[in-house]
Amino acid sequence: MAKVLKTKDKILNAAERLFAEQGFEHTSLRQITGIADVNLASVNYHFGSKKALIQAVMERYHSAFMPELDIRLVELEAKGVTSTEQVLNCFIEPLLSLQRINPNGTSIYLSLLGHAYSEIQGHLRRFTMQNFGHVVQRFLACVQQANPHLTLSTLFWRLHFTLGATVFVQVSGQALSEIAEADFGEQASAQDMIAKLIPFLAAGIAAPV
Amino acid sequence: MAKVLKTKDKILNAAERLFAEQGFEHTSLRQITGIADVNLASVNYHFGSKKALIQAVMERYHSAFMPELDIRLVELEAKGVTSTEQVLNCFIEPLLSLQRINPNGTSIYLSLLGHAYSEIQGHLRRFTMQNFGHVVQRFLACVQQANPHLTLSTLFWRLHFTLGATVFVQVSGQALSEIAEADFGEQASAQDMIAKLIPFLAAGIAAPV
DNA sequence: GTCTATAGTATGATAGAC
DNA sequence: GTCTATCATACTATAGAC
Repeated sequence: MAKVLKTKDKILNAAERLFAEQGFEHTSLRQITGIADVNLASVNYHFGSKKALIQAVMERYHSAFMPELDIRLVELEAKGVTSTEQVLNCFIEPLLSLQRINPNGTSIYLSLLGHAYSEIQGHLRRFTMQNFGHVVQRFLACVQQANPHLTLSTLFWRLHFTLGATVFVQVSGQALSEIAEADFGEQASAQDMIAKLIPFLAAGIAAPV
Repeated sequence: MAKVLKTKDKILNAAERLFAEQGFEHTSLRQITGIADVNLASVNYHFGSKKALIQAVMERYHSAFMPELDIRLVELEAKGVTSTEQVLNCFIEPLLSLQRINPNGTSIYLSLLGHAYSEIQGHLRRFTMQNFGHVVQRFLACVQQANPHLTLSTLFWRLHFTLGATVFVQVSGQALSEIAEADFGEQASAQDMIAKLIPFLAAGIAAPV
């Protein structure tokens, strides 16, 4: 039975795809409603404004991802953290579970995160930190437990390098995947990408200063 | 003696700053000419179009950076590459020398690179590869010499993680620097940032698969 | 809830006087 | 080379009929 989507969901689906591909500012309501096949005015009817739509899109992913991640970090904390890779592995399942929202959910979410940081979307950073700041803190604590030789400042920067490497590859992902496919005959699924990333990131985070 | 800048240079200086801070699409000609204190029409008179202005801004940095990097890579190739860190060190001086163009030259250039990748600026990627593809190739060859245990495909991805970590931190740099300063009382100059990056990146690139 | 029509604003680009 | 004035186009948002 083919599910008939409500207007609100059609808008969300179209918006998350376009936001991930093009960024927030660079995606117009006309594009979104065009692809969603709904009327232009319906975005404002259902969400109030473009800014509110952006937050609704992020919210749907955040609220699926963050609690899942938190559960795994709490478990890990309880049994004791011994390696950086252990911490990063906590991300795998929560990230892959986003494919239940959308077949490209994983890479959409990471792209959205990238755009949220690099565009002038201060409100998004604040929004994230207010709602899920405690998960970020727990993550930081775990990494520090795995790397007692590193100062908090060094960790802070390395975790942002980590975020950067991850989201950049997603944001510029289409172009990169095309090159990779042409040069190495490789398909790069979200799962493959994560598998490639983790050894790189774990080694980088734990590197001697 | 205070140098009086020509209109063309005033435009370039204002444009590179705004492009680095906000991205290309998100910066208007009115902003640029407002800050440069020149007439709106002068951009089109001197450069022809906004697209041509973008390329002129990139060109000024590319042509200062790429040949410098190439010289160092050629030297290194000649005496034989033994470590990843050696290769990355080749970037330091060329990057820092960009501060002769502009006191913030290093971080402006890296930000521009980030925006060039993540915005839909296909023409910029092509432009770069056409003019400086051989430098990129030489860099890849050096890294491979330092890491004979890695396949070309693995290297390809890790070098993009590297680029991502680097440009992301620059693009979202202002926000991060503010947080870092608040939390650790640290100033993060371009030179400091590079010093923090290199151990992270070298360990990540050379990590076991 | 959904539509049309349009207000109000910002953009890149250009014609033409000086 | 530099200016004013303006065109054509795109955008978000909203009022009001159905």
